[in-house]
Amino acid sequence: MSTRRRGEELERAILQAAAEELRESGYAGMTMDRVAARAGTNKNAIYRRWPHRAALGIAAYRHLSDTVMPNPDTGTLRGDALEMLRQANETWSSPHGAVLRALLAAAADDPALLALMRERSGADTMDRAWLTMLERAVARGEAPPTAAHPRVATTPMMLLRAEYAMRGIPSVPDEVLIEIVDEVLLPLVRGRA
Amino acid sequence: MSTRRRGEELERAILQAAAEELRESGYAGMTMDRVAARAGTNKNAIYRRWPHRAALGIAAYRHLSDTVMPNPDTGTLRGDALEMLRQANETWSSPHGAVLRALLAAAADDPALLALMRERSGADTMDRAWLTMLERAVARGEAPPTAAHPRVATTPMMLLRAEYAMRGIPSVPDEVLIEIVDEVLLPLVRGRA
DNA sequence: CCTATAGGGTACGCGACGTACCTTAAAGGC
DNA sequence: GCCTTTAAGGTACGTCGCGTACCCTATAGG
Repeated sequence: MSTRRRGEELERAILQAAAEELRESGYAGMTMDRVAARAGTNKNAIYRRWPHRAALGIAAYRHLSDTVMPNPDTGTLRGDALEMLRQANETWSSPHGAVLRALLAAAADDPALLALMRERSGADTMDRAWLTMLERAVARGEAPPTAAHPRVATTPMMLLRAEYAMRGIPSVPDEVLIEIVDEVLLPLVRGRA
Repeated sequence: MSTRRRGEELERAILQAAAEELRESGYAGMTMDRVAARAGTNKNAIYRRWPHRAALGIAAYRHLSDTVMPNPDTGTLRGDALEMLRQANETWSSPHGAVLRALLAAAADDPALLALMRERSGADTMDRAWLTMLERAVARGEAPPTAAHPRVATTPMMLLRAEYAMRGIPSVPDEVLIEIVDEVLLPLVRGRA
């Protein structure tokens, strides 16, 4: 019997357990004791690997979602942008999103953790997707060349995130998404001519 | 001696104490026991008035800052907007801002608290200030009439807030503010013609 | 085979929230 | 001017969860 797990194997078991706790109880409910119990080990093994709960939470998050990056190509900038926002809205309002938002809040005062989050949550990849989307629009002649600017690319998602922060709640109505596109993104692109 | 304080008076003493704790130790350091001790009372009196720490924190926050709303009038939209952003940046990066951000994080999962926050932090007033700023620009003929749109008015501040969330930390370089104005707000206003 | 390393078990210190219960002062009607 | 109701003071406690300390035991790898 026995076969005491070590190294890699144990580590995966812990992350797995943590991820399940995250899914079931959210970040607030993911206690170290419960993770240890669920992984069939003890807190020692955890603290030898991660310095505190937040670090474990973030590490475990990747086990939840392998964040598929959308890459819509509807033929118009408006269509693409709306699609991106809708996908993001869906993701963020899912249980996943709740976990992610809780983690973000927990990491808010630790730059190191924040950086980790950005990596794991695919924020950078997301930004690049928006940029290439804009470049396609430029190529189609739908937008002036100067429209493919990083600041422009990140604006819609930032507005969406700010919207979450405003409302308590994790689902933004579709009208808001449309408004972000029609009242901000498109005029903005147009105005950069 | 005695003169046991009651009602109003005691309430103010508690809020005062809580505000001082907030200023000195931040929200994380504002414990119920310490507030009670500092106010020269006990937790009973506190819990009879606020259901939990977060509520007290939010209530106390107003004692910290009577949030003076800036209302720059530099003669140009660009100047006004930059001034607004700079003021906001300064506020948010002050110790005040740290408290405010901590409170926001703590209230993130409770819509009722969030609503309270919005009130107390003057967010709505801020939005109105931006809108009237835009209206002045319209009146000067500096912007098309459709530029004075709520979504436009809230965009710069939302971008600033998102910037805080991104970076860990509480001071955004001036270049970013300039970029928000030059690369987003002004083109956006122009593009709405 | 034997030793260094890492996992298992367990207990504990500590801080902080929120609650329970009783005592005591103050307000306000009669 | 008493007396009841209400609210404050005092204090102790239950609970939870993080992080740490210790000591025992299996296993890897020389």
